[in-house]
Amino acid sequence: MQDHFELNMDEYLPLRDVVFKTLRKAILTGEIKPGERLMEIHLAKKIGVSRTPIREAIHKLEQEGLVTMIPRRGAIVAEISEKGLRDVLEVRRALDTFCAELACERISEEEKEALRRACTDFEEAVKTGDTTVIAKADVAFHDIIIGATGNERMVMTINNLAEQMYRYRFEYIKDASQHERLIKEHRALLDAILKENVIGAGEAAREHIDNQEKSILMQIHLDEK
Amino acid sequence: MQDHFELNMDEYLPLRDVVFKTLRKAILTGEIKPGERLMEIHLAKKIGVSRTPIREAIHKLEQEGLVTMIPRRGAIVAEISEKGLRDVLEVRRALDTFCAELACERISEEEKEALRRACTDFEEAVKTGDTTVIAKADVAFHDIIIGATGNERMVMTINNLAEQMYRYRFEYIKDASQHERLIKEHRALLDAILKENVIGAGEAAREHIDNQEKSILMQIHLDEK
DNA sequence: GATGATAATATTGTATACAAAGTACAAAGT
DNA sequence: ACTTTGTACTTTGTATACAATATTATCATC
Repeated sequence: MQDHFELNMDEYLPLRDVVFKTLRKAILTGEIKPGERLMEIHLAKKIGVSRTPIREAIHKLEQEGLVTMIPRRGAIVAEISEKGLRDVLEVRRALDTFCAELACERISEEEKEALRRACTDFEEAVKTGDTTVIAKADVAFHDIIIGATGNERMVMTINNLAEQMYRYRFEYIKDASQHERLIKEHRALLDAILKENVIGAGEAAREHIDNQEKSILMQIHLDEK
Repeated sequence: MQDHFELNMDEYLPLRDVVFKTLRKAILTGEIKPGERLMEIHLAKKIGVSRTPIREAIHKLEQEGLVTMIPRRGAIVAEISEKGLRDVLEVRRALDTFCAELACERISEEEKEALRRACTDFEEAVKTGDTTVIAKADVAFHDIIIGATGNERMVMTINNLAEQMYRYRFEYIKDASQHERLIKEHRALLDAILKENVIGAGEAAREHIDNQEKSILMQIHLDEK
């Protein structure tokens, strides 16, 4: 009757999920570039599994919008146009604003505490200068707000939208000139939510996304030049 | 140089998509009930294809949230809880409101005309009393508004959410006592958008969803009794 | 009769084989 | 030189075979 085994259960992960994660990461980090074809046999050999898990992973990527499929031609990594990006951000603006407002009404004391901590964690993360750490801290902060709505569908929906932006997010978080602004905006959002100031929280969230949009679009235009 | 061939191209549809549509319909109409298992070999025999397209279709259903998968156990038709339904409607409330507001600012003259027509079409549809016709007309009306935002991601996101509700939607549109109210609300929404009255359109959309929620939840509670 | 071990069965996960369609390239005709 | 057609090759779509695991049934033991 020992229970100190930590019962790892050695979490079994289907190969399709392993492949999915592998490919997703490769796309998000730009290792595989937009427009590039994903060929099953090729990938199967490279990763060392059969075509079946590859196919299933590619289909998942399609549903996530990271690749587009052409019948009998296979999959290519999705180009995300500026219009596409604006569209994603427009939907997120509506949802993030709403989340901030809802969070004011529904957030628990524990979540308030967690949010406070996440906010300072983010500030610490910025100090490290490590992009990955900063990005994670940022996601953590926002996840608490979204989670505080208690709406799981909202979490799923926003995650799906976020997926579409990760490729750019990373670039934009790398830009150190944005960091102070990010900290300020997070604090404003934190304050409003702690005070349960619905209007203020909504506005802070909207502004946060607006600035993000400006920043990302600027990045894209720089890349293009 | 004839171009009157109509070149049907006999649109090829992969079996996985055929199976997907078949299963989806079966789930949405209640032919397969929540909690029921979807077993690959059984379905393959029943539909008359191999397991491969069945698997792929089931994975698509999972992504759409219509089934939930348990590793090494397969898929079961997703139970949608009352909480889950409320969550979906809460997200839709935020998005539909936003869409109505955006539509005011972006709708073209052609779309205005289409919307007017869709509104009267809906009224005609109600007169027929045919649930399927009514449901289609209702979808058409709302699709124009969502489409008028010019935001494709918005269309995708809302479609995804709508998917989750179709099972209940049908029940609630069957309820004839709601029809007059629906017509009134559609007219209010139409008027506000035609006048490009942003506030009014948002309110009308919100109220429309609110009433829908009340009605559907009532239905569910009736079913449970 | 209840319980636990073990075998039988059912079902998913993965790999491979085959079919069909699409693509590219070369040879033949103009 | 250019177009057209045919053929070889690539790649996806589908079917099936095999492996691993979970479920169920059976039987022995207490």
